[in-house]
Amino acid sequence: METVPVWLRERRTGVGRPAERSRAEVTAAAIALADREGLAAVSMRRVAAELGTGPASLYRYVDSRDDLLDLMTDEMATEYRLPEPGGPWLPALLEVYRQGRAVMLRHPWLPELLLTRSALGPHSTELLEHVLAILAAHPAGAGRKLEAFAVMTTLTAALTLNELNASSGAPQRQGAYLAHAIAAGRHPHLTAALAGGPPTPAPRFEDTVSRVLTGLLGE
Amino acid sequence: METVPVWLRERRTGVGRPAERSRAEVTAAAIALADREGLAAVSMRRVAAELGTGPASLYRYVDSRDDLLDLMTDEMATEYRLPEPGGPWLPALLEVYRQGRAVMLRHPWLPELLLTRSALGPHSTELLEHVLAILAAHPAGAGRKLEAFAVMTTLTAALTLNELNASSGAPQRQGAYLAHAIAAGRHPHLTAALAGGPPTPAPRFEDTVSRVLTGLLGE
DNA sequence: ACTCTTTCGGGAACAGTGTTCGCGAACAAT
DNA sequence: ATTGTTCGCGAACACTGTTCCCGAAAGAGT
Repeated sequence: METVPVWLRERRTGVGRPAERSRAEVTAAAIALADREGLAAVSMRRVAAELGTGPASLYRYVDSRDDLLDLMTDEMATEYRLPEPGGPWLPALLEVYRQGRAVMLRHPWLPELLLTRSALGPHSTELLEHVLAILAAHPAGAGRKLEAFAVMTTLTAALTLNELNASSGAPQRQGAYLAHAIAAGRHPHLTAALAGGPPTPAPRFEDTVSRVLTGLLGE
Repeated sequence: METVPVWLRERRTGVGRPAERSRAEVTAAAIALADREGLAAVSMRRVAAELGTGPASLYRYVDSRDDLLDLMTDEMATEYRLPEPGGPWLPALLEVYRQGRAVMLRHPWLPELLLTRSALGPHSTELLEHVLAILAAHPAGAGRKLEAFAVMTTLTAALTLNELNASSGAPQRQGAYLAHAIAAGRHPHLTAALAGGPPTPAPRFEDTVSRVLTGLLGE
């Protein structure tokens, strides 16, 4: 029962044969592979091949595939370019999540990882610290602020995942059954909602985010 | 490229040798197995063993494991016991997601499936119809209502998943690094937020949900 | 210069996975 | 009884994450 997260499991250096690669290198290779061929392609063998080594070598840098996924996720938090906290909190937080969406669009495998595992690494912690700084003057309690951070991460991932699914082949799969359900005629409200072809103007990302933010943190 | 969802791929009956089992039976076996041993235990071989057959037989009822997971997910929508729509929308929706959480606590494998795949089957569609009925008098556009449904499903799943992880061995994993980050001293706001031991009173599920709901749908 | 100790690299193997093939059996219709 | 069609499913294929283990490589101590 290993309860220590990856980031606290540093190897001691200076003794024995030096490593030919680094944890960062392995992470970068996995990210490149995921960007190119999707998360399903990130197997230990494929990542190893990416680095020109055998699969067993990766276990010198990472304890398991799950560890590697956590490292990939946390690494994404380095792509934010955030201005110094200051000014009203709402536009500042909006900028944070706008950038979050941009990162996820660049790395389409990210939302799934963010939604299914809840690993807080060093870089994600930096991001949390930044959000808390933005909210420093906000009167809400610490519990509500932490909750807002968690909910907004989830919300951003969920909205972006929807966007990504919509722009790939998925709508046929999803829409096919809905069309059938409407044709069957037993869903009056659904029929009414989808009357005008596609789901009618989908709300803009920033619009939804700022609505939920004001809901979570008040005014 | 098969874009037709499972639910529209019914087999024709009355010709040839009759099937010994049914799609519903296979789904039920998979659900029972997932309830008992978790989602990872739901392999084609284990499900087949549950039914006393060989793994290849399952492919008479289901095109792939993904199909089976979609069937399991949609089946969960039958566990809702919802009152007739009527009255103010907020408490009515709150009841929907309170029940959603209850279903997920009963079937701890559900959140992960809801978060990673977005399959709308017959029973989920019934639930969507119910939510739209609750919102029938609401002035928001159809796009916003549909988005609210998608977002709330995801959010409920994410929150419940967090709850489930927190009540198992996971909090150590998450808390361990946070403690380390605070000890390092470079995160003043984070340190302040976590000053009083645990994250201060964690907001209740219904509280969070109703805040997000009013954010999404106004009022 | 030599050993000692420690770590790294990675081939081979294990236990498992999803899925396909193909054949014999079982039924409905003719 | 024959034909058409479906079902059951053993066997096999190409993968997966992970562990074992051994030889190689480097620094430390003498």
